[in-house]
Amino acid sequence: MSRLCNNDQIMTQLDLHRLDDSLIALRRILRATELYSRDLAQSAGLTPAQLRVLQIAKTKDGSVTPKELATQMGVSQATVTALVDKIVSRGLAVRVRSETDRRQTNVTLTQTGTDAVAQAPDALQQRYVKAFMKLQDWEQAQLLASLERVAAMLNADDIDAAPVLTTGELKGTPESAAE
Amino acid sequence: MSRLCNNDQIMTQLDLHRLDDSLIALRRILRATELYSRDLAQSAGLTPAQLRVLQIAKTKDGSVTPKELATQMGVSQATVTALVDKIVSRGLAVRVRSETDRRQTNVTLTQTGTDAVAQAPDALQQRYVKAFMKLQDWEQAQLLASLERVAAMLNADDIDAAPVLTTGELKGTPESAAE
DNA sequence: GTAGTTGCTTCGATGGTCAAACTAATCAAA
DNA sequence: TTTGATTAGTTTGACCATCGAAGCAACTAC
Repeated sequence: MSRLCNNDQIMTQLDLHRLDDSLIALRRILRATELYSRDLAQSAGLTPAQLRVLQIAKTKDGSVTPKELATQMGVSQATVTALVDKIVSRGLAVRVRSETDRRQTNVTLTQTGTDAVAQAPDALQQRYVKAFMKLQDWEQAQLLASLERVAAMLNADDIDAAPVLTTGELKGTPESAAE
Repeated sequence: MSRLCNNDQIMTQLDLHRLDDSLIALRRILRATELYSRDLAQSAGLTPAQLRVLQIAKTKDGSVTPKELATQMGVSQATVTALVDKIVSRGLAVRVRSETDRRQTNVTLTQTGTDAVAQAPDALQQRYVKAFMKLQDWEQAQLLASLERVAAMLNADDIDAAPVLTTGELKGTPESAAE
C-alpha cells in the first residue's frame, strides 16, 4: 500500500516479481486447458476443433448456423464449412436449410452427436468444479471476482463467451444464461 | 447429479451460479488469449507455433534442444523438427551440434531471430501489465493468490510452465510473449 | 564389443486454416 | 419490379501443424 501507482509509477522489485508470478500462473492455466482439450477430444474420438463445434451446438439447443460457429470459434466460415463437413460425414450432425431465411443452414446435432458430446469426460472441468465446491463461501466469491477482473483486464468483456466450458451434467438446473 | 459434492456441503442456487460465472470468466480469459495470440504471431510474420519456439528459445538464453521444445510445447519431436526447419530456413535460428552429447542439437537464435521475438508486440500482455500495475498493493496480492489457486485447482502445478509469458527484464515497457 | 536407450530426422497421412472466387437468397431503393 | 448491394454458405487451392512409425546416429551399460 506504500505506493498507489497510477501514472508515473515506480516499480519496485516486489512489483515485478508479483506481476511475473501472476503471468506464470496465467500461463499454467492456459497450458493446462490446452493440454487437456486434446486428451478430451481424443478420448471422444474427435479432434479439438470438431468437439468444440459439437459443444457450441449443444449450448444452442443442438442447432447452430455456420455463421454463429465462426463467430464463437474465432475462425473463418470456410473453416467452419470444412469442420462441419467432417462432422456431418460422421453422422454427428446434419445440415438443415432454414425455413425463415433460406440462405441460412442449421447444423443440428443428431442423437449420435448429442451422445458424443455428452459423454466427453472433461476431467479438467470436473476437477475444477470439485475444487471450487470445496472452497469457503467467501473464497468462492473472491475467486470469482478475481477471474472476472482478469477477464476485464484482458479486455475479454466483449467476448461472447459461450458457456462451452460449462458442460452441463455437473450442474442441475439450466441457469447461467451468461451475458 | 446436480448435487454431487465432496462433503455434506449443500449447493444452493447461488453456488451454482457462482461456479458457472467463474467458468465463463475463465473461458473468456482463454478465448482472449487465444485470439490475441494469432494477431501477435501474424504481426510478427510468423505462425503462433513458430513464435512459440522463438519465445521458448529466448527464455533459455537463446538456445534449446528439440527435446526441450517438444516437452514445453506439448507436441511430438517430429512436430518440433518441422517447426525448426521452417525457422531455420528463414534465418531466425541455426542448428548447432552439441559438443558434450553429439546426439543433441541446439537450436540457437540468430540476431534476426532475437530481434523478431523481441519486437513482437504483445497487445494482450501489455494490457494486462498495464492494468496490473494500476491495482492497489493488496489487490495485486489477492489477484496473484487467486490465479495461483486456480492453477492449482486445474492441477497445473506439476506442469513445467515455461515462463514464456514472463516479463523478466521488463523495466518500463512490457515485451514479448503470450500465447 | 554387443545390446539397449536416447535424440533427432524423415516419411506419409490427416486436420485445421485462410483468402479469394463463386452461388444463392434477401433487402433496399428507384 | 428491376436493379444493386448485402449476406450466408460453399468451393478451391494452398499452407501449416501434427502425429506415428521407421530409420539413423550417438551414448550407456554390461
